[in-house]
Amino acid sequence: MPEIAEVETVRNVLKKQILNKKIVDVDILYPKMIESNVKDFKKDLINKSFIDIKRKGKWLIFELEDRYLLSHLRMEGKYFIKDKKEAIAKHEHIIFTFEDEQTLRYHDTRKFGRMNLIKKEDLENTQCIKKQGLEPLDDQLTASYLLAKFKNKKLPIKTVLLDQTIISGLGNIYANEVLFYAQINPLKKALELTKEECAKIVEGCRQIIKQAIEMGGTTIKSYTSSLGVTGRFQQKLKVHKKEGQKCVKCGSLIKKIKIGGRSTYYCEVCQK
DNA sequence: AGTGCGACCCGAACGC
DNA sequence: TGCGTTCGGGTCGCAC
Repeated sequence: MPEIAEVETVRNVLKKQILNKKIVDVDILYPKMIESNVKDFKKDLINKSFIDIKRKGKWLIFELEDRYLLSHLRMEGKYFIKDKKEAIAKHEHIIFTFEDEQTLRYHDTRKFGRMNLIKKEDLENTQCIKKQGLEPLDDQLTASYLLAKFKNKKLPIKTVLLDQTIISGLGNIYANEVLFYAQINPLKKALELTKEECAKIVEGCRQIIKQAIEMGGTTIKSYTSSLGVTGRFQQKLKVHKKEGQKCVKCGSLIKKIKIGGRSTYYCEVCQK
């Protein structure tokens, strides 16, 4: 399940592979994942090339000469580079062919990922990009910012950390880890957090996301980024998927509960 | 406006 | 073994 660190890893790997090569064909095997007009999608990409790859939260932003291709991997989306001659594998839904006979293939077992091709000038007005909050590593992400955002949020802090309009890019894994770092109970209402606790969350986001990006992300279940790069951050996880195991701090057993329908892992002794 | 929840998907895990 | 059922997870859209 790719979160910000995985998306950043995919971005870095793909940048080395596909920039400035002319796209000569686009195969759309699962049209439903294209949010923009499907016919225009192919027409507008052919004879263009990706000149840069950016990222906003969990959205990958492929820059072309006159458009942006927005791509969200959701839980299981992956990109692979393969030779044009290789047979189409199961779950490959979109295939971009370059003039050098290499292909970029979007693979997604659950078909949850989405792509959207937009005009360059529309980027800031496109809903999915516009509403993203601050990145975990943004200097503007401060305790005061969080305190203000949490002011009238009665929901559990765990749920609020997943709200992309506040912090952009945190998913379930890192939300669990950040709350353990900050020693905050995931069920605590966001509006009850003190400024000190908000400061801990900011610190936790920075530490954890920075380290996760350095380590190439977290490989959980089926997720590996493109080209066989395997995230190693899972070795650093302290609570996520650790139910029944001993807390690294106090030795009591990690609990698993549901908050807002999402699996939440925490130490009820350390996270009061 | 804030909140809660089903829908979208399909492979894995589970139950019998 | 084999079948049917349940679960999960990011985001959207609808209902309250």
